[in-house]
Amino acid sequence: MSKTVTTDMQRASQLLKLLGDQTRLTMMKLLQSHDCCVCEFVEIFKMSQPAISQHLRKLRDIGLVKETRKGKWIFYSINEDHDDYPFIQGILEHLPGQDGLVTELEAQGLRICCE
Amino acid sequence: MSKTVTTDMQRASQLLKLLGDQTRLTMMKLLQSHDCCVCEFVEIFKMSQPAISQHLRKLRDIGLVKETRKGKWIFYSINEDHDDYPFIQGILEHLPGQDGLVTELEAQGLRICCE
DNA sequence: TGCGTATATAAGCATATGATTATATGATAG
DNA sequence: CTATCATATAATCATATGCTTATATACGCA
Repeated sequence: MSKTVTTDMQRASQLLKLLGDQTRLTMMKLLQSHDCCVCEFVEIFKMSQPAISQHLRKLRDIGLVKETRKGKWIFYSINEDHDDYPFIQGILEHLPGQDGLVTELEAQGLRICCE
Repeated sequence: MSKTVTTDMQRASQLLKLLGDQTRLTMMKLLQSHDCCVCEFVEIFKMSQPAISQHLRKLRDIGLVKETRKGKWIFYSINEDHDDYPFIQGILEHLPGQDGLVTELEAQGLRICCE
């Protein structure tokens, strides 16, 4: 068993473990079509702000998402430059679209929009 | 958010969590090319027999693998009839082959072969 | 400058996970 | 029929995970 193969498997299982949480998985799927800020996620997942922050941190620590400040908000987006992005994308493609979550947010007038 | 979408995401994250363990992920990749019995896994992963059994149980409980008795041994194989097999397969395709593990086992004369 | 809002971090806690050891089951070979 | 080998399950334990509450940071704006 070569060292790099071990490393690759370790890396892959680490990525899969990150995606093996419904909140984070849904976040990633959502981010494929819409950048979102923290407070939007709080609304969407009906979860406390620190809980959301902590999920985002895990995704960010491993480089799957990146953050961009826009005015008062910090928007998160998918880091398509990640070495394993094709792998991630392959997984996300199999999942049902989560755009309904954003639509719902807009209907409530809670979508953050800053240009 | 429709109920089925939620269910699908829940199911997907559950599968990914299962694969988000290096031992189980490697088992699945291995099983794609070789059926293996419990004692082989014990050798390959240098792990206790109960530990291996428990990993296999998780994979079996969710239907990803199935077991077949052959003589004294119980061989595990991938359940290609699983509803989510295409999803799983898509993931495994991105991973480096683990055949070296079986080759190594054969070199040690530990490969179980029963016809 | 200082206040309010958005986000991050820290600490604590309950539950989940993965390993170990000990023991049970179950099929096979004598 | 019994002893043995392969595997499964149970009990236990240490660590990991994900949430909560409390607090810190950092930017935007009056």
